[in-house]
Amino acid sequence: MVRKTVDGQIRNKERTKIKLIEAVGAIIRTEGYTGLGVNNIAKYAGVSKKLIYRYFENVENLIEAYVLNKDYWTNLNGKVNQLIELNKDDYGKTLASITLVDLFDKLMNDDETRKIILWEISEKNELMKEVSTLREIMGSKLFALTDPIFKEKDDDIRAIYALLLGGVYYLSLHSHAAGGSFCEINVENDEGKERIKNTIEKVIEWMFSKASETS
Amino acid sequence: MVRKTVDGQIRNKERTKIKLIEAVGAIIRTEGYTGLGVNNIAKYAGVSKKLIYRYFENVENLIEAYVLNKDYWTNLNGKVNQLIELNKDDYGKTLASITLVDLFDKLMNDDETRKIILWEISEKNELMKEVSTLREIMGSKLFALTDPIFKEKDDDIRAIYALLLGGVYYLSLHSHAAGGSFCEINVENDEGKERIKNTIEKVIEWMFSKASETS
DNA sequence: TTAATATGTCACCACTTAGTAACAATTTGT
DNA sequence: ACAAATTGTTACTAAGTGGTGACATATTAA
Repeated sequence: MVRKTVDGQIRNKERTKIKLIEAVGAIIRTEGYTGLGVNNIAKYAGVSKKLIYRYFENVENLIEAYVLNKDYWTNLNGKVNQLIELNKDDYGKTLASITLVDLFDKLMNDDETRKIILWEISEKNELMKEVSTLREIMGSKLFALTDPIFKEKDDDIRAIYALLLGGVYYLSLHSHAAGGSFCEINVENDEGKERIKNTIEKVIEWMFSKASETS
Repeated sequence: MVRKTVDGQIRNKERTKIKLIEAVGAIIRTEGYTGLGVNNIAKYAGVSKKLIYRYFENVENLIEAYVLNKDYWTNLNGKVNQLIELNKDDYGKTLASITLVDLFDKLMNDDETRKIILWEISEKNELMKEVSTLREIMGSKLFALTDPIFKEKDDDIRAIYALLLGGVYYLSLHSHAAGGSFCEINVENDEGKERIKNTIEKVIEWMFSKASETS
């Protein structure tokens, strides 16, 4: 027989798992992904590290549980159908702009998200490969929205988006590490931020207006 | 009296220092900057780690010696005036394209350069701040070339360039870490690479053609 | 040739790391 | 109430970290 999982006041499996997962977040926020060791996580959670192995097998799985819960794109997953419905009219033009600009804002302000991005590009990492793949699935749903208008054009909306998205990632990382200006723009102040956002919108706008031209 | 620094066959201060500095390069190439510990560097150099402290005081100084010795970005500095002269005709349009596309190729193939970029955005690092500043000086000379044509336009060539350059950095980093596709483009194969390069050229082309329109 | 000094190695320190075995205590089902 | 299973802690490996003092020896200057 399968016994009910322990749910007492003193011993409680689920509560402990949550403690561990939230410890991961706390560490990423304060120390960055380099602080994600078994000992440190257990210390933050106030619990024995043995339990990490018992409940998650290894640290990787624990972190995966955390990251999947936190990721910007995978979180959009729940809203994606709604978003698609709302953005059918302009073939996803507004959506493309908004997601990039929003993500830029989020990354500039949210240490946690930024450090996950950094972690993702830092090392050959099977976990991050999975996260990355999940994001792609999300993304393909959104690109399906834009395809009708770009169908027979040689303008490559995916390539444009990849470059802009990568640019957004990089700019936020750069500004929080080396800092200072980048291409003579300082995204640490509002004026710099606005220039980037306006340019993102302008490029997207241009792409779509070109694509909708009668050929 | 100051004695001549030892220059024998068995003991040789300068030779050892070079060994250590080159060990840093070898490690960055093979393991990335995370492998830059005292023990590891000494092992690569085939020398006692004690000497790192004796000759460089600490690991930071040793790494600084390496990066400055490599002179990545200041090396470009020598060619800058020549490049400007050659690209006056089209206000730097070709140059803007070429530098981005070339850099993309370089980053996709050169582990060392890519890992230094990664290091630069990974941590608050005074040394990397310096390198970053040097690059900005370089860049401003190139933007001087484009300014006449963009002068009274509200298109922001610096913001476009920042996004594209950041995009190039990010795409190369992503493909060597998580890998797989990004925005449904896989830059690990030639088809993906070409799509990115073509799009870079197209965006630059568009920017300049818009800027040169009579208003 | 000899003494002084620079160079290099080795063994060790205290600390941190990932991971495990043995054990104690709580919760569950009977 | 009591046994069985689950949850949690402690203490312990074995290996790796940055850093240092003691010592051996190659090189230099005399």
